[in-house]
Amino acid sequence: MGRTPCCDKANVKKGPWSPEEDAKLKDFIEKYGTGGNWIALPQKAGLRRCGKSCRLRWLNYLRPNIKHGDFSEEEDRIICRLYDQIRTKWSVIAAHLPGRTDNDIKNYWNTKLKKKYMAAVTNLNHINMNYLNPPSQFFEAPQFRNQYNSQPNFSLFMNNMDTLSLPGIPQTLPINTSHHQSLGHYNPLMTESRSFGLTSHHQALSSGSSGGSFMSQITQDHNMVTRQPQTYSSSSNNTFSSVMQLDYGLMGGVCNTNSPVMQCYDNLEEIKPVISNNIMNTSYLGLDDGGKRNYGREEMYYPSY
DNA sequence: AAGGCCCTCAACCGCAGACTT
DNA sequence: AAAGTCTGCGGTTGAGGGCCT
Repeated sequence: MGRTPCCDKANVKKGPWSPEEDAKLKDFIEKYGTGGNWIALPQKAGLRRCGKSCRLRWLNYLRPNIKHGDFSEEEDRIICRLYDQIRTKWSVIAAHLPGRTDNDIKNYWNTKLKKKYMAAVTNLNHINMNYLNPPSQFFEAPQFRNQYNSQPNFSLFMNNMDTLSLPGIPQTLPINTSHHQSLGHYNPLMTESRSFGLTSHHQALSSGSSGGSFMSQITQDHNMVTRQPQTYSSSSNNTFSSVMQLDYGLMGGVCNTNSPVMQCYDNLEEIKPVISNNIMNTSYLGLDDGGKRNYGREEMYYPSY
């Protein structure tokens, strides 16, 4: 037994809408509204269309304040960030972009943005692999044992937003707190960007620092950490660069230094060797307790994805 | 010029859940 | 409570246009 059809398929027109049909639908809805019943609407409006088709045409094309055409970089960022958090909930994503429809965003994602996003994830995964598998002598490094007295405070900073395709950075991160070292549902892009900035270990290991450390928040909250960029030194919003700035600010706080060094790079290729070659020479560990804690490799937290 | 291929995007389809009877 | 109906959503399709050979 199948579903009752919503309309008489045989007497219903399909395919692209003509300007006349558009005008009829628009006029009718502007005069009488939808009446809360799309199924009955086409007959009342004198249209040989399925109610669902009318609804879609109105919502995606005819209703006022619909924005068509190119998406801005800011919109790209918002879409990527939300996709990162909620995946294909297009209607929810559309609610964050005034004038854009879920259909528009979905099409845009599937045809263009997805490629940029995937490229960014692939690149950053590569970097992450280098970073998260440091050479064994890394753990014997003097600054690991006593980094408090040797803190170059070297932070990596990415200038060129295009190179990274601008995946957005979420402000709210779901965190698995059962093992604070293992961020089971940690947001991949967030993780990558943090690792990229050589700060995730830094922050993970900073639990003994004064109250504002990221790790303290992780362990205090039940399962969510809400990041508030403005708390730190970020001047712009949730862009990649602002997170770097944020982490940089946090690092300064944790390490209690007045003049951390920020190194700038313009592209991804340039920065990859820096991460893998200089990993020994940076104070990315950021042990705020002067290395008194015996942090081992297993105590670092690793993103899982 | 013609055919093939690819991309874009409007529109459709079917499902799930909400709502109504 | 159950069955029927409607709405909203995400996935998919296919027409049309542009580009390439």
